[in-house]
Amino acid sequence: MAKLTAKQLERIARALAEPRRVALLKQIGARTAATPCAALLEVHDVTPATLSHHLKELEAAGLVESVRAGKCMNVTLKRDVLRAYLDQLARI
Amino acid sequence: MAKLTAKQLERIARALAEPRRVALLKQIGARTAATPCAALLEVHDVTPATLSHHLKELEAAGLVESVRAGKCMNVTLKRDVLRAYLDQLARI
DNA sequence: CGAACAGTTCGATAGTCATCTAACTGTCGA
DNA sequence: TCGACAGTTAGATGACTATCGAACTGTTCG
Repeated sequence: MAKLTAKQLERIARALAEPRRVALLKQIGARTAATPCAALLEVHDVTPATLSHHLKELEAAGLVESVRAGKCMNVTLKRDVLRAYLDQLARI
Repeated sequence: MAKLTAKQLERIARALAEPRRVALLKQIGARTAATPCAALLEVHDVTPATLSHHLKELEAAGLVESVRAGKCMNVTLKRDVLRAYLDQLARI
């Protein structure tokens, strides 16, 4: 199971501090299948540049995983990491 | 039970994004009795001004409650709010 | 190859915020 | 009342970051 370092915990916390990223996570987690970037762009009113930035941030935190399929980028939620983070906070 | 608005959720997330505040929360939550400000100052290497700022932030988020007793300020963790926040995230 | 498309990277801008020092308020004991 | 102590407020500074437009990379298809 995911064991998180202090640095990772901090990174996750900062990632979740941005409402837009939480909204992205929600959409990504809403289905078990990977979510294509384009679907995220349709829902959220940001430029591709900004979306890319947020996804990079989420990925750096370990909260999502991105896989390229041809031109299309597909994103999946890493629930175990999110769970591990919540477990840490619950221990407070 | 605590039902959190979107604004509150955002506020809590931002409060938890700062490692120092999480450390403060941990110390405050470590005992059931209220924690005096002075005890926090001893542990964390910040000026009183900075500590005051962080506590205000935590209080605005609803994560702690402060009660003045004479010269001394005592802080307690509001576990139900933290729990409600974690429940929200777990629902992702 | 060349054009169209999906996403990324760069550089700039603006807003937020952690931190400090210094000055302030309020409380208690002498 | 006066001074010491606990914490707060104000203002400044520096760091970080969300956002954008523009230029770029890589992929597919004609």
